[in-house]
Amino acid sequence: MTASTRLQTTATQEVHLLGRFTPQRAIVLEALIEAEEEDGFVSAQSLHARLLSADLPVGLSTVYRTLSALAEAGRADVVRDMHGERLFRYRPGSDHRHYLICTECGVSLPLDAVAVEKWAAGIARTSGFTAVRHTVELTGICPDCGPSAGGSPQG
Amino acid sequence: MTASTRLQTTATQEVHLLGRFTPQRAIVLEALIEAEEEDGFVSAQSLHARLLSADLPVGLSTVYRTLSALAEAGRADVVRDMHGERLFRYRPGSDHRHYLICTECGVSLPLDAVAVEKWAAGIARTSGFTAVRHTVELTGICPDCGPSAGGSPQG
DNA sequence: CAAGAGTTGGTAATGATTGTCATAATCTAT
DNA sequence: ATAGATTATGACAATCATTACCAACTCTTG
Ligand SMILES: [Mn+2]
Ligand SMILES: [Mn+2]
Ligand SMILES: [Zn+2]
Ligand SMILES: [Zn+2]
Repeated sequence: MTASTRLQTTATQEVHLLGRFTPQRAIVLEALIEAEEEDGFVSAQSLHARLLSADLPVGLSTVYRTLSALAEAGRADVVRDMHGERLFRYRPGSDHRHYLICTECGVSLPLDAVAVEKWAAGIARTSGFTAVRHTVELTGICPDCGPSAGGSPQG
Repeated sequence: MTASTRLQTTATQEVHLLGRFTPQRAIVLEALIEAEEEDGFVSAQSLHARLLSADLPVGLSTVYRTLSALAEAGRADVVRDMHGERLFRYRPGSDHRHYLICTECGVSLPLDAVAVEKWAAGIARTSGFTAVRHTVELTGICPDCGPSAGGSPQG
């Protein structure tokens, strides 16, 4: 079983969470899973462009719809980059995660955010608000992109 | 000394942090301070509209420039609403703050986020990343907008 | 096959934000 | 105060992600 086949299998299974199975949804989900392993977060626009250049012409509308549905179903994390553009990342598990993202290269590091979850839960309990949700994102410059790593890291 | 005069005094002093003093910058800063006391966060668009209807026709470009400069100078907090629009809030102090914002009416509640600050500082220290910054926003439905306070609670 | 519900994708519309640049205002040095 | 250098303003156009629209298409069911 090739890596490509394994991806397709995963995608085929999970697409049903969004309703009817369609080739387009499978393609988008596959691409999102691939992107997670390679680049971390991806935008709808860049994912669409990637599909076009891979001769998998899925409509931009469908890419947006599928990614939004995945996020809605809790199968993708969503963050906003410095320009307000929405970035998506496939999430295998069921709990949401928080990330430290390099503003230079986009590499993302999943964080242990137990402390934040507890803090947010406490706020939700004591504030009087209901349906409390939270957005927690860390950004910075990763070691590879940092000052002491300019141009050629180890040569 | 009227409340209006007090606002103008504050604005006049702080405008200098942005460079040259101009009437437009003072107007925008005043409006931002007023908005903080009334509505909490405001968008550049709504602030601009408010100025127009108050016969203080400051250009939209200038509103954007001034609010961005204030945020850059650390005199305003910035969050993104559900649609990605940027919302600004004047910040008297020098430390940034985090808020719990009602998605229905927009009322905002400043939070004690010491736990989050420590957590974020720990990540910054142990991750290898530099220039680490964080975004932490809580959203929910405030007591006034909640289920037991809706249009006709008991009916 | 026929009807109905769901899906796609091209295109147009939306709407916030930014770029441009001629004009106007502010600051500084005389 | 005045001239000149510097900076700011604002009308307008451009950008660009996202959404709305809708006719054509694909299943499923009977
Ligand atoms: Mn969380
Ligand atoms: Mn903080
Ligand atoms: Zn990096
Ligand atoms: Zn409310």
